Amino acid sequence: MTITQLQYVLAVAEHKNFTLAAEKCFVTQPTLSMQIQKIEEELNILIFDRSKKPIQLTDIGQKIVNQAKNIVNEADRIKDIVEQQKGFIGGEFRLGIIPTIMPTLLPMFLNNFIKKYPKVKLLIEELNTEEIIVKLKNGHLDAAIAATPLEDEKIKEIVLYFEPFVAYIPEQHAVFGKQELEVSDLNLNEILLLQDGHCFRDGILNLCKSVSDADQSNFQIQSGSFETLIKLADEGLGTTLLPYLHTLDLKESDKLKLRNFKEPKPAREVSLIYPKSELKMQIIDAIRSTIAGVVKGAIVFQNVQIISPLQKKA
Amino acid sequence: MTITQLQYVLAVAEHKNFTLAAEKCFVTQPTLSMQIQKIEEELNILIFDRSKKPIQLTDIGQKIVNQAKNIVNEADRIKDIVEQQKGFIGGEFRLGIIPTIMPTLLPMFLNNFIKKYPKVKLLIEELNTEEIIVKLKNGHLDAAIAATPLEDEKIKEIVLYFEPFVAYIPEQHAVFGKQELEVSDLNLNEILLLQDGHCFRDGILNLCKSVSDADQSNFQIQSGSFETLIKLADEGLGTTLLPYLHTLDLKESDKLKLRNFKEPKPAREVSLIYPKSELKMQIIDAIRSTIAGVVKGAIVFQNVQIISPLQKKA
DNA sequence: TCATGTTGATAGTAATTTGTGATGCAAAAA
DNA sequence: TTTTTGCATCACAAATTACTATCAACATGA
Repeated sequence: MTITQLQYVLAVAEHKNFTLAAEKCFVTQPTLSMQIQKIEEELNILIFDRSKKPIQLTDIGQKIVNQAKNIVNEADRIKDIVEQQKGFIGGEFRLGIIPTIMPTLLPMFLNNFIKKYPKVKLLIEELNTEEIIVKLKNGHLDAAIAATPLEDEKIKEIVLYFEPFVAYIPEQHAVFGKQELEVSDLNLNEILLLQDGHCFRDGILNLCKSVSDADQSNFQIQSGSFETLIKLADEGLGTTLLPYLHTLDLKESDKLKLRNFKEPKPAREVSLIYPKSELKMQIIDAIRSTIAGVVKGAIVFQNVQIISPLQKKA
Repeated sequence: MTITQLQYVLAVAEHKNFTLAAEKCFVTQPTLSMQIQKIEEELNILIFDRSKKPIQLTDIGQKIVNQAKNIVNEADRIKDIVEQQKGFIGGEFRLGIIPTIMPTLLPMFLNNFIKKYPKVKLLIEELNTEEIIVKLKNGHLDAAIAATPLEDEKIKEIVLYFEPFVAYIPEQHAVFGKQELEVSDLNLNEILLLQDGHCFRDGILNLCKSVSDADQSNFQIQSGSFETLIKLADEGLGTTLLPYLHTLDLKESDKLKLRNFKEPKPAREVSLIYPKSELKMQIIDAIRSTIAGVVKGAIVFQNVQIISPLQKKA
């Protein structure tokens, strides 16, 4: 016996009509017929007298319906209890975010979060990965969002999503005509990258190194924001790479210059990280679930190849 | 959210141990782990704090558990309501049974039925099919058990089970050596049959007629009970056919003389029949479900060929 | 500090359940 | 009578649930 079946019984009891009840339950009429037959069989009784028009409850059916109302109401109350409790999750919570994730992810989830958990005071800091690790360990942060894996003994990671890299190719560039790029189409020397210390840049460096051991000493430009990189690329100073979520905000005219990589696409793994002590675990989980809900639609899970921020040490 | 999931939550809350709780629920531990993760995800909260040893309820988990107890208890009460109501099903009920079904089916289900429905006074009559049809129509019977299909406008049929025929071959007989019989191995002239009017006999006649149009006028013996037929067969007077359920009660020494037919086995369809007016439908359904429960183990559904009592008119 | 035992999580797969669209069939309505 | 309404049934698809095998984290005692 399932709660769903009881809801179906209540719907038929209310509408005295299977077809109409099925609509109200957002299923088809055969589904309702079969589920109600199933519960009747399990209980070994007839709940409805189908020989009457319109359909009638049997004597025992009426008693079942009364009890079913109880059960369904009590079940619904579980959700109320949870909602009420969520309002009670509160206190300060310090969350670090790396710069290349901050501008795209934060606006997507912040609104949802503060609506669901009004008692939590989120203190958000933009920090690079090294700073985050230090602050997590000394307790100045409760959790953070960063590219992973980090493989740090003291820190736990929950993967939030995988974000592919998309190439931004100015119109005058040689590979602009290609619809899909290979990793080998990239030439390290002409890629515009963010300033050192941003883990995203570390990832890119590895991406290229793995293809050709090009001259690393000769970067033409380094900048602090993707917007600058895009403008520089448009000026003919090279190409650049953007994380997928960032490309969603581009102007339509700029979107034409985006090129996807063939699968497995290079991608970064973005995780929620926190000390193993697991303080404020309820809030951490609240953040995780809120982001999961928001990102689900934006990121399609694809065949990706993770660019690890770790490899910079190699 | 399902009732099962809530039961799993209660089990873990009680035992503070997934493995043990899984045993108590008669499922494996991964099943429990996953179902509890699922409900936690659906509610977007953590019910258990797995970082503690032994496992602890979270604050909200405790509230969920309290409410889950309500729901599960209320759900269990549905079964009580049904049981109580069954005790209230009462009154007289006249049930006709044809002679070839009476001795085997009745002892199997009568005990179960009177235990479940103590308020019903069953009045059982052994009658042949024609008598049953008349009495159903004139209201002297509420329902009956007979071989079907009858194809009578005024009478409804619910199939209870299909019962194969088994041949009883005395040791000295020619086909005794065969392990499985073809229908064509039967010789109408040497088969011992019940006296005319028993629908079972009608079925047998058709079974043979369909193979060879043997001389119908020359039956050597007709008797009122299978026991007599068996004894006569053992005396070398011929072979006979027994309905499957009847063969279960034979002595081991006699069981050695049974021979199954190859599939599709000849069989009869046994149904619960009642007037279309559907009076006392609750009791009719109670009988149906009781017999279904009892017969399930005894009759394996096989590839069968139905011998219809109708064909006697052909 | 190193095997070892517990205990919960995960992955991959099998079994079961639930749902669907097409169709049947009986009773009511036109 | 014909048409319409309304539930049941069938065959198949999708989703769910459970299982086996295995892993990882942690605790325990040598």
